[in-house]
Amino acid sequence: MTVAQEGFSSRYEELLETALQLFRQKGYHATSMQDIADGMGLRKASLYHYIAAKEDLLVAIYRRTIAEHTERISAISAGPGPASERLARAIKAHLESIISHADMFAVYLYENRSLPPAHQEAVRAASRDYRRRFEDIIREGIDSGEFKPVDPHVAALLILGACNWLPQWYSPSGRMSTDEITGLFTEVLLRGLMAQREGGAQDAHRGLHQADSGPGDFAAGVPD
Amino acid sequence: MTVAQEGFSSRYEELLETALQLFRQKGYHATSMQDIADGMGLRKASLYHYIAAKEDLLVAIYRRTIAEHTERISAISAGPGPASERLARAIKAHLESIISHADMFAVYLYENRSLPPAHQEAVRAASRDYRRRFEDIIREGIDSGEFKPVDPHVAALLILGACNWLPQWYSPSGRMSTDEITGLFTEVLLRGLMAQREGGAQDAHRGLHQADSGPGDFAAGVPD
Amino acid sequence: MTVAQEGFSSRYEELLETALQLFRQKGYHATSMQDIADGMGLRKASLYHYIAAKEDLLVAIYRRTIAEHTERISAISAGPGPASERLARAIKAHLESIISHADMFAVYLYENRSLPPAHQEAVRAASRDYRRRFEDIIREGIDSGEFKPVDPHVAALLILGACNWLPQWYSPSGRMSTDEITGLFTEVLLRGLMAQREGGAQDAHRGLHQADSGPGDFAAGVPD
Amino acid sequence: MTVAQEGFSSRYEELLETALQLFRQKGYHATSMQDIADGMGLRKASLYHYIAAKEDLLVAIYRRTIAEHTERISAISAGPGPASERLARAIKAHLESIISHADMFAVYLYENRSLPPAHQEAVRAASRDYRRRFEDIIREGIDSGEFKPVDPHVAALLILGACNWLPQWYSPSGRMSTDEITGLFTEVLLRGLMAQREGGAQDAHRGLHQADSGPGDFAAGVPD
DNA sequence: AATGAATGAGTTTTCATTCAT
DNA sequence: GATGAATGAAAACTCATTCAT
Repeated sequence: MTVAQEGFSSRYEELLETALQLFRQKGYHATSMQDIADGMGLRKASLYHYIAAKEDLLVAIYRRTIAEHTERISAISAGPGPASERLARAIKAHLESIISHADMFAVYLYENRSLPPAHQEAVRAASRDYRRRFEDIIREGIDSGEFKPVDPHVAALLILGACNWLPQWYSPSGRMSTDEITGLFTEVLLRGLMAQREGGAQDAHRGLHQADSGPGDFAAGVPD
Repeated sequence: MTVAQEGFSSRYEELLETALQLFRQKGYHATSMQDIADGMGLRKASLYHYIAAKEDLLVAIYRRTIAEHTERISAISAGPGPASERLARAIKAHLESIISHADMFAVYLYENRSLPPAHQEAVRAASRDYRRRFEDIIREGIDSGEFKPVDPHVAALLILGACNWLPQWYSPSGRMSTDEITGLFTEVLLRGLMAQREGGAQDAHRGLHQADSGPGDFAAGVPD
Repeated sequence: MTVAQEGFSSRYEELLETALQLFRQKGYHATSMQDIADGMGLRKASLYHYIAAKEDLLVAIYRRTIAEHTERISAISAGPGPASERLARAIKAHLESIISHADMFAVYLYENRSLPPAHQEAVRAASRDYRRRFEDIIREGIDSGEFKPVDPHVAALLILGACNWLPQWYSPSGRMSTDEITGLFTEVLLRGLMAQREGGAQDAHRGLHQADSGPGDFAAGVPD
Repeated sequence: MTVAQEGFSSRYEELLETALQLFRQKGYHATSMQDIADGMGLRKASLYHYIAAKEDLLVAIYRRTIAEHTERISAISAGPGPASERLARAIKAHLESIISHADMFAVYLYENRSLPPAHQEAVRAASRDYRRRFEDIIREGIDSGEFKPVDPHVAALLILGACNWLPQWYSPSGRMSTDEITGLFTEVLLRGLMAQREGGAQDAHRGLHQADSGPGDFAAGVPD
């Protein structure tokens, strides 16, 4: 029995974190167990005290990414308020997840192929569910007249694509703050969907900032 | 001397195409020379008649992707017309490139890390230039009052991210046509940037469809 | 595709022979691919030009052992003559197989556990069939009154056990000739089964030596 | 100092028993210390409280097998009675040892190569001595005219081989009882050696069954 | 007595690459 | 042009063993 199942052991956490960073930097296949061992100051063989196989590391990373983000978006999607507000919240939550767990998301988004086939489908399913929350909100916004009639599936993919590209360029030491980035994204994407009225996206965005203070309002999840 | 440099030999083209498809499907590191040889009905050793090393294949793919798409966007960016129209054209051109060369773009977008370091900087530079065309258009649109004042850098990344996500989900056998997808994208993204006026993004989009017929209007390039 | 399937390539034969000797000397698990490579004057990696995995070597050895010996005993069992003569012939054929392919049989008899599970059953089945030929002869000998009434199954196991122990002690440079050994074995084992009559086992043994000259009389197989 | 030398500690006995079963099932090399620890509900490291090295387990098994069986056969060989009776007793004793300590014998018979070289010679010597008891009886039987003149060495190997094959097929849940098996073996093997006279092997066998009840008659030893 | 952690040495296997034919 | 053979380097993984606690 490895320690992995219990999820404890700070050494195991350290292993996961080291693997995460290396997988993000170099990619899963380009990262050797030796690299990881070097990164921890251990010998290769010692890693197998904590895991049974290299792929366990990737699976654990996916499992955590899903576990930590799946519920949030569902809560927002099923929550109260007009669709435009909920979409703004969902985008903001999604971006905040990506920004605060940049390595995790980068690996999640770009290493699917490296997962053992048995897990790939589960991950695809989680991503599908996640995306459907966005589709649902968009569909409801169209029905309520808030949004222009667009294909909700493609619109959701447009939004998620824009957000999921962040790991490719975002740097915490960058010129813009997290809030500025999420502000710009929600504003542009919301306005892009809104049916032309007086206030437009600006209102949804403002509404968001108010709702923001309420606890439990945010639940981010797993992208696609 | 391999044939690679000369760029001739249909066998070499076949090799590149096979590698491209496999790199896209399985990733560069997960694709072995044996896989490629199998895909061509040749033996491993025979591949070295056409290339000197596996990485040459990846380099060639990047070189072509850049060569085939860099000029188009420059032409659009430097071309005539209001910024909103040019941006619509640029988005459409970019999406069409991605859709018509899906494998190429997927590899371009997701295998940068696998390139020999010497080439990585060149590719990043090409991507930067490409993105700057979008930034330039956006900046001009802001100056002309067509677009809301947003950070042009982040706005360009939002747009390119939305587009560059396509390889993750687009399928030629999908429900929507290329035109429907590019239509939705340009419409939503344009409207998202537009300053609130009478017609809004819709006009720019209509303008696009007229300009569409003119030849030479399009110059697509390399995304970031 | 390895060369293994085709069964040709003298290098492959050499590999199989080297593996056979080492497996016999040290056992399958105690023999490393390095040992085999050393034995051939090759490097480890080169072995994989001929096989896909170490276990392929063991499987090939089993396959050959079965192929080379299965039919002979069947022919003797189904052949003409009284049971006592056929049993003498079968014992002699079996011993000659063991002696002339000592390494092969030693591995066959003692490395079953090391086979991939998928093959173990097939080998057990072949051994079972082989043993049944002996049981059949014994049963017929009992029915004809040649042999004492003994359990044919256990009697066959007694005979095969006595023979299969040869790889543990037989040496071609030993004091006794092959004929002396096979003579002693057939004589003792036959007489042990024979119902008490005038001539006893001696006759069957004499008969054997006559039949011995006829071609095609011998078909040895796979022991249990 | 481990407990091993003292031979005490029920935990040590348990360890030896667990190792014995696993070595028999999977072979020495295919059994890991982890397997043994699992079998005992201990952790790997704990095993080293009882032994200093894995090979100690094998050595201990050999030591015990020899200790428990060596004297019996010597006693029978040097005991009173005609050679045919003593041989019958020796075969019966040997078979009973094998049947009642099946795991022990299977390991003893088939893992010699896995012993540290220093012990191999000692084991071979013990086996040689053991076999010589059989040879002695046979030689005496020939000299007394009870047995046909056969090579005593090969005849002993025939007998021991037949018996030593038992671990390959004997199952306590089998169709035949221990007595039926030992009966068949002694009967067939004895008769095989006997010079043709009135009663033949049957008598020796009957004699055996009477002697059987006397205690101390049996001294089994170590096979070859 | 037991064990978590660590490791050196070795295992099988993979793979890009070379080269004589 | 094509390829069979060979290989250096490195990959993931195994395993018996040690040792501080």
